[in-house]
Amino acid sequence: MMNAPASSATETPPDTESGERPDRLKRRGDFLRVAGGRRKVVTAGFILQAAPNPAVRRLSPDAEPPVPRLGFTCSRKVGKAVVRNRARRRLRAAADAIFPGHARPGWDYVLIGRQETNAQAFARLLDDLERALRRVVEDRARSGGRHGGGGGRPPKGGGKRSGPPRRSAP
RNA sequence: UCAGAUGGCUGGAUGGCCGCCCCGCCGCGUCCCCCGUGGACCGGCGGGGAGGAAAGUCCGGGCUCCACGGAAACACGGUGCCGGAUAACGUCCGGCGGGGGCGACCCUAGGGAAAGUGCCACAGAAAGCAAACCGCCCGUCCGCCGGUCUUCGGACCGCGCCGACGGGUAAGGGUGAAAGGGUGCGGUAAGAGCGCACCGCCCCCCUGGCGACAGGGGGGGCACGGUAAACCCCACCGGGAGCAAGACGGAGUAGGAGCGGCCGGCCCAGCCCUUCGGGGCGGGGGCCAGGCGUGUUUUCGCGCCGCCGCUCGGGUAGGUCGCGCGAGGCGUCCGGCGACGGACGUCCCAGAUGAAUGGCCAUCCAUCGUGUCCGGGUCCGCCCGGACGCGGGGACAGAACCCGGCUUACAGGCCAUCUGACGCU
RNA sequence: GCCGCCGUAGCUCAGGGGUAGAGCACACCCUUGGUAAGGGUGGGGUCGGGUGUUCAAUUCACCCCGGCGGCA
Repeated sequence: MMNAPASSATETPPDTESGERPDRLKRRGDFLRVAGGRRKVVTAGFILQAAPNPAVRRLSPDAEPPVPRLGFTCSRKVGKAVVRNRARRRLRAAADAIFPGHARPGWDYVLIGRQETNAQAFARLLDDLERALRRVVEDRARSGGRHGGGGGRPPKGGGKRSGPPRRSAP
């Protein structure tokens, strides 16, 4: 369990919390650890899990926390290979737009594709992901009631908002 | 024009914003070291980036490791008309036989049932080797009926009837998927290839063809039912595993350790005890035996190895290579009916590994639904064509070592050749 | 990547060429004051789908679909 790749990426960008693209989780063990963290938010288009990066504890307290890390999972329940790949790509595109600026450094995230992922409007995925990133790391003192799914608008009815990509890289 | 057959091609286009993977070049850029024509990162520029099925994993190969000495026999699996193509094939091409269609054309697991075994339910007399039920016919006998004669006891006669026995027969009845060649005429006591004609079958010969086979002639009254995608026989083919193969380097608490129980022999190292005679322990090593593996067995060769239980500990799709010049793509010409082969020229064209090749949007195009208008037709139900508006809407599907096939999925579009029907000239 | 097994009534399963069956469940009847148990009667099947072999296919062959499992 070397933490060399994480540390090498941290020192290059001097700025912290926003950062750029998160590192990818690729080991099965990482996925199991994040799933075991019991922090998850369910939305219509995806499930978001989160857990603190265990490498943080080995660093000195005043060191820079590593950039957030992210992994994707689409099981066979989502569909055949074409459907799974498309679901993962849409989630990755959404994460590229939302994670810089909203993901917390020193945390690991896992995005799980669902059968409804490809049916959701992309703008809805962006909104849900931004809200889920806030909720997944907040204190779990309150009971795990239903998330704010009361909006309940049919995904097709989304207005034709022009200009969804509003991120601009500095 | 309509209907159809076959073969082939294609598998949305353009643009905008933001991204991904690989390769190459560049940089007063940052870092690392065994200081260089080095490596990693960052930035810029340029190039490339899913399919006809990438799928199912049903076959055939390349490649890699194991067994590689072999073999023989036995198994097991596969293939199965003939000739060719090919690296090879269960694939493809060209033919043959059989079946279907008016035709273009399509389908065809198509060796052997007189080597043997099994099965053929129900029905039926009988389901395989010849027989036999009901019938039909002949003969004998008993009885009845009718007739003739009579010495009244009976005798004789009958396309006559019933029954029994002996014999002939397989046409008819009926069952079945299938019943001992079929149809017709003759023939007969009744019948029957019993005889004859045609068709079918078997055997022999001739001709053509490399061959499957085809054509012709002669002979035989005809004997051999089906099933081999039942066992089987014959011929041919097949060593096993698979890139998670395999190779390299690194780390390492790994290649196991401990305890207990059990199991062959001999020898040696070693350890312990010793009264110096010796005794005990002894998978640490060797030999034999034994076990396991090499598909099975045998001769023989090779490799590996104590067994069981409990406890403890670690690893198990981490890195690099394999991994992209190949039975390669494209074009022209030549040979071949064709599959395909040859020559020349030209091109370098995906290499990911929680897995890149994309996300979002706009316009156009193919196309579908619906509405309005115009033109034409009308059997007044509507139909055809065009324009415009609105809405829907991109088929099947994602490389995972690589090729050749097969199979399966697929919105639509295009091209070529051919067939049939109708109309016109 | 390679390999194997399964699919039959609502559920669990037999049947391996000729009539599709068992147990539980379901419906009705008997029994009981009533229920359960018990007894009796009955309904319910494209045998996962297709093509073929055969006189005849749930069974045999091939191709698909779905599910489960194993190895490295």
